[in-house]
Amino acid sequence: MSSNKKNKALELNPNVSIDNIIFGFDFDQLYCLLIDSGISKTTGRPRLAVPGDLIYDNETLDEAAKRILKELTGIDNIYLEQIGAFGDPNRMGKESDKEWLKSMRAEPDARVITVAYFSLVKMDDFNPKASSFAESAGWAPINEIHELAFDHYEILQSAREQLKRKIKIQPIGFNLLPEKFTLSQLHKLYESILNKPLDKRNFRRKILNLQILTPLNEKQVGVPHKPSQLFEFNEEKYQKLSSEGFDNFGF
Amino acid sequence: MSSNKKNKALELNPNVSIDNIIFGFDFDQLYCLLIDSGISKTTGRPRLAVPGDLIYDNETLDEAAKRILKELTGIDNIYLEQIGAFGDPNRMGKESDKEWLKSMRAEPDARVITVAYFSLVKMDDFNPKASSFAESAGWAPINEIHELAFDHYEILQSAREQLKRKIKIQPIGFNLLPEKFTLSQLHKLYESILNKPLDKRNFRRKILNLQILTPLNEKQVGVPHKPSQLFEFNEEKYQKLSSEGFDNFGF
DNA sequence: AAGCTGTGTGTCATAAACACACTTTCAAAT
DNA sequence: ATTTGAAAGTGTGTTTATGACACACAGCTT
Repeated sequence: MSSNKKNKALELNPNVSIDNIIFGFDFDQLYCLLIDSGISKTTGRPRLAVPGDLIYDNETLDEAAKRILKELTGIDNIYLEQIGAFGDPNRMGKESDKEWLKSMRAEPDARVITVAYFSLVKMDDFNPKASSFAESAGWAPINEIHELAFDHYEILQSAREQLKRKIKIQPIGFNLLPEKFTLSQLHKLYESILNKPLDKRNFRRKILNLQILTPLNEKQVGVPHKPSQLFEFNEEKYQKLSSEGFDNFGF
Repeated sequence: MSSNKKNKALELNPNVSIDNIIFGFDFDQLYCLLIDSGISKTTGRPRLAVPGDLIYDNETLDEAAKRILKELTGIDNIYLEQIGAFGDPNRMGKESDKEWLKSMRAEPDARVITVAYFSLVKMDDFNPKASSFAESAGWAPINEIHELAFDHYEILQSAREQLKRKIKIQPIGFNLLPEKFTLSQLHKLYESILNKPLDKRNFRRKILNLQILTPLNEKQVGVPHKPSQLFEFNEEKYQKLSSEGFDNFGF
């Protein structure tokens, strides 16, 4: 039992894990970062999962989530939010999960409660192909994910719900975009997250009325159509707005 | 380590607990059910906490939360919602907490992650004075709670936030009221939860427009003023409304 | 009968939501 | 050089929801 030993600092807690739904956006659709742990002997298919790990006994849950993200992608300083705890006693009951646990865990039969997080990253910040560590990790379009290890599919759905709810009341979407972006890109992002079309003119009017975008003296280049105005998110204005009691984007 | 033994069914998991913020409403203000574990030797003051317990290895988190509520109050079939996991390694670090852990827990030094829930009960359903088991439990007005054991105060604040958020998008408030209630009582409930005054006429208009209240052919009796019309919540209409895509109370 | 307490009601001004179509700008193809 | 395709950008009228606001009445108590 981990908690009986003296040196807690380096010890994994065999009963609690973190799983992290990592969202990305490529100006067209939402993606989720998945780990491929190889072809399962029991199903014959790749075993896809969300990045996660047991926690250490000396770290907070938030710290563990950050650590996992850092270890996998090298990215620091990321938007991170807890979704909640998932603890069905049978959440690791699939044959392919047991197979994996036996090969990876010191106590494969331990009951593990997982605390799920989601994070938002700029997709440019992590190119799985270029990462030596994470050659088995990759971005999967969210709408093409149908089956995941453990209860990760369920967790992914909760993450989408929470993101949908949150984007309506805080401008966290900017974490998914590069510094400079166009209104169309932002528009597409909101449509992807809310999973429904939004009227272009109404969207632009609302987002501009918020006054949290700074138009830049720059336009897109090299596009085969009228180049679009670039904007950046104005953190200052947003902070001011927030503290004055603003609380709703109202999409 | 619990998970190494054979019979999981009866075993407490020493690393994961549930804490349950139980809300009540007396037509005047919000209450929270607290347990008094006695005068602390270290602080000399009563040690107040939210009901909670370690989980058993064969129960889901939701089941554990229900069990705890049932064991304490005898109440079944209650509105229950997860708030999230709280896992600061020092969350049980106060002297009075350690004192209590030593006397109550098989592994007082184990790191415990807690999964917090909140539930909504009709106050009439549980009178602590009448319960033999829970003589140390009692309803505390929410605004008079300033200090609690462990991280329970922080959890309580999260619970209030979540309730505030939730009541705006689902009519869960009815779980805090008796079957029959007046609009003024409902009004006061919303004000208590949202912690701000709401205009009476606007409130009545909005709530009635939702069409989820059935006026009864009954009035208050025995009140020293004009008796008020009684209403009941119409679950059916609400279900219909929900499935048609209704999603906002908009207070 | 006077006083108290909480009930119950309507309007108006403003803001937000919604529906809707055409012109502009650029690159690429011919 | 001209055409073509593709997305950018822009305004208005209608409908609906919201927020601010005040007073008369019913029933009980003394």
